[in-house]
Amino acid sequence: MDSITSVIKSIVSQLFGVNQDIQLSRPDSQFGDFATNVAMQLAKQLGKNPREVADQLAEKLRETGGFTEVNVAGPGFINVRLSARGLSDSLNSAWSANYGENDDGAGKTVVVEYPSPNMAKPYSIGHLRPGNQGWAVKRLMEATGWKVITDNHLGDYGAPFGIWVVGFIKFSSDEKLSKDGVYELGRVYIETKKALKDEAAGGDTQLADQVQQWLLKLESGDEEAINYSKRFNDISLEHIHQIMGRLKISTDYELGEAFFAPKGKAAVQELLKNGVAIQNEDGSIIVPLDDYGFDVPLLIQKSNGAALYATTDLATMLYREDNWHPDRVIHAVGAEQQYYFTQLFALAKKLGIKTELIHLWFGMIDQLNDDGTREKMSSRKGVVLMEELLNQAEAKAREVVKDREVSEEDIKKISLGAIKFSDFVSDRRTNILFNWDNIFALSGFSGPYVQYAAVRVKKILNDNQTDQTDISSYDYESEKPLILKLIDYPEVVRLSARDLEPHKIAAYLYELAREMNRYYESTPVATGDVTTIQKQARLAILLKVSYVFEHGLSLLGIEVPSSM
RNA sequence: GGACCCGUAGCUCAGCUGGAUAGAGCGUCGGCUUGCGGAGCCGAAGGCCACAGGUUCAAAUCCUGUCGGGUUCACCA
Repeated sequence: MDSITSVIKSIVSQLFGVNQDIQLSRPDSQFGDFATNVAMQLAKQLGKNPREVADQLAEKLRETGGFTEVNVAGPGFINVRLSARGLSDSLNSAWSANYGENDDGAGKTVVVEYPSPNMAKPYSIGHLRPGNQGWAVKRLMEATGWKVITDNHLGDYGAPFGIWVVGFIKFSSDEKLSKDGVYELGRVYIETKKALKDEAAGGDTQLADQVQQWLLKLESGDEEAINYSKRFNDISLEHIHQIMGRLKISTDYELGEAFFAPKGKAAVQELLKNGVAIQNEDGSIIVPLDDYGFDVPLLIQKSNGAALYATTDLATMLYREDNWHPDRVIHAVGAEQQYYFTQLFALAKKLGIKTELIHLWFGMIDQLNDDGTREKMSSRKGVVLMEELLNQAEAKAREVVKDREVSEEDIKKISLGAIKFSDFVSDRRTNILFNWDNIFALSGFSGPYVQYAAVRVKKILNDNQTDQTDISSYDYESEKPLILKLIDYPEVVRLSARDLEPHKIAAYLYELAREMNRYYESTPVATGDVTTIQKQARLAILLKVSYVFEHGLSLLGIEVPSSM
């Protein structure tokens, strides 16, 4: 592609004496293999008709050779075609053991934070997107040469602990806890929150006071409080690890809010000393942000002296700066916290932090109401739990493959492929509508569709040996659409990483799978009366297709099953 | 009221650093038996791209406004 643009560029300069950057696009196949709109861009400054400019350029392009066809169409597009064999040659010369990857981020460090679940409740579908998209972004950063550090910013601090203890004593028992584990903790949490709300409505504070007492006890090192904390946290953390294991995601660090709370309080004192922060009469501490366009200051310590999000996040930023020296920090956190993050990033600027801070936000997961309107899924309305989602997906995959011999491991890969891919169908900012059919889609624009194409290719490659046959005379006409797609891959990875938009990878893989399935239906590779040259040349292309399937899916955290 | 996001086919969504006839999936209707696995392939129907202006040779895409929807706005995490 670079050679095409440079040819056009030199002709433009030769013909019109203009130095113009050339943009190549991939038009509909009826027009050509590559297209440029340079004639239309030039027409104005040259004072000429775009078609006329295009015709002149096209004539020169035909003379230079190398193209099997050059035509001018529409308002002044120049379309070119290349021979399939020529395309195959350029694919071969671009090919490498890590085809698709680049070193755009060489020498730079990025911290990616995900999925950061709240420990108080069982892992719910609310953390599906931060986990999926965070993981994909980590993979994209790796594929573009960044040094990546991942951190699970656990929600393990604050009121939930007090609520747990009060609720456990009031509503639960050792028996129930050992039986239902984290689900009992979640139930206790929700029930106690409700009790607190009812109490507050009645003007009472008895329960709320107890919650605060337990929090103070924990902070002062009370043995009973510490035992409760350890017991509850162990149960919750084990659950989180189990779910993340099933999702096949992990992080390098798990530095939660509890780790940062004391550091945060110390940092707040520093900000008070150097005048960045102000203490109100009630004891609360704020950082005014009106110089950054916010009418609301950022509260960094409560009036009772307790830490809150901003306190721990302040410490988190400072800790990462001191220990990891990142060039970029990516927080994979839902859209609800957009306003907060703009405040937090303003605080960072105020502190002189130069690191590029990114809030990788996601649209909500909606549910359909009975009246047909959409509403954000909430624990109030009954949230879907991750464990249930995974179990259901596996049950569905198992049902589909029941007449075939498919391993339990492959069933897991298929169900996970379905769940994860469904999150990459739309842009990460789009609100997605949850329904059981979409999330388990096994056909159409879905993970299993791509996996199926990949499995077909792998099967052919496993059943047939490549050898040293001279395939230089093969024309690659049947493979041309596949080759063009393969040539696109590195650019897709680059753009997807640049914009932190993994869904572009998913769209690409779907298109590749569609081309592959068409090819599969139309062109025999190793069956019927194919010649040795045909067979070997085709196997060579399939080897590349197979690599891109594996590689691209791995960027999305999806694996290719061995059979399905 | 402020900030941010969204409005594209019956439904769910792509496309938005401006370019050709606006694309997919699901659903609907109609085809594909002698081939490497039919979770597949081929085809049809289905659109004032919310509305109104503006910029431009060219607008779903950029700008302004209107209408409709969502999220959020200091002692919750």
